[in-house]
Amino acid sequence: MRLPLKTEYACQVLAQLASTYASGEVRQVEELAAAEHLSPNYLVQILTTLRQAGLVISRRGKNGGYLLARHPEDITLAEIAMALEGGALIESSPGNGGKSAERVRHAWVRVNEAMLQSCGSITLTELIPPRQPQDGADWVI
Amino acid sequence: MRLPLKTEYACQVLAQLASTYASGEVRQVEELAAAEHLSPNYLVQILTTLRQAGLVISRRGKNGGYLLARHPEDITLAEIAMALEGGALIESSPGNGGKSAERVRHAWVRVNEAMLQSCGSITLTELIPPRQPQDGADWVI
DNA sequence: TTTAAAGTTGCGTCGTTTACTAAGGTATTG
DNA sequence: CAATACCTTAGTAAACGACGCAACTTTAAA
Repeated sequence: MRLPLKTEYACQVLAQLASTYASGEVRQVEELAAAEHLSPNYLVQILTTLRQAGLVISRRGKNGGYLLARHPEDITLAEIAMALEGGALIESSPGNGGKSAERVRHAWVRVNEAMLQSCGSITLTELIPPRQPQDGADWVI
Repeated sequence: MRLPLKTEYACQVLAQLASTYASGEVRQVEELAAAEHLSPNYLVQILTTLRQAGLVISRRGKNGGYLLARHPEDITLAEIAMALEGGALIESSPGNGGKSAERVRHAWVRVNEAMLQSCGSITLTELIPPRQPQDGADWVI
């Protein structure tokens, strides 16, 4: 089971937004894309999904951009993954009518619940990147 | 993240084998496939993988078939899933070099470990289908 | 009020993976 | 040696994922 790239990217960009949450300033797509090595056009689609899920807020027009909708401590991996993929984290198939199908299905539903719990205990604050040493500053002698 | 059908089928066929583990008798592909509504040719591929992983034992030739390699209590969902998909249950991508990529990756590795633990606590005995009321017997008056 | 920066939306496409079929090969038994 | 049942590999069609592009809307600033 590969973790979808989209979900991973979503975590990355949310980590970026979390790192500047305190300032209250918006971040623009171009800058976010550059920081996380993503295509701006693709990142927009991810941000749209996150906005519809209520995890980020957007401002349109000139000087627009994105910012986190809540405190980083209140956003978990579970919420992020559920926003990107609908329904469940681990989704088992409709079932093929086999004699053991129903039992197997139920077992994986339990696994999904366990996973929801563990993903629900990891928050965005744990993903905030270490502060860069004066990123764009030219203090060099 | 959809659970691969292959993994689900593997659980189903192993549940079948578990239900007759006590008898020590082998089960043939045709019968197993019929019980779980699968294509025999496809099921063989799954069983081959399970054999290579040491979860089932096969006997070739006439009166051949498959049987569980260990007691059902000693086979977990974690082993089954790991046998089908290599490496990890939740596999995150190589990383794209973004500023938060490494941290995000590490978080999902932790999720994978938690999931391994929960999958490791569900054994085949929980998947054994309820005993059929005299399946093929014609005791009717 | 004009203009340009920025988000919004939907479609298209290309490559990979998945699920499955088919056919020929190999081992075991009577 | 013939029948039976497992073994292996190649091939394929459909679905999915990961984007790219282009036209549209909103809004701040000049």
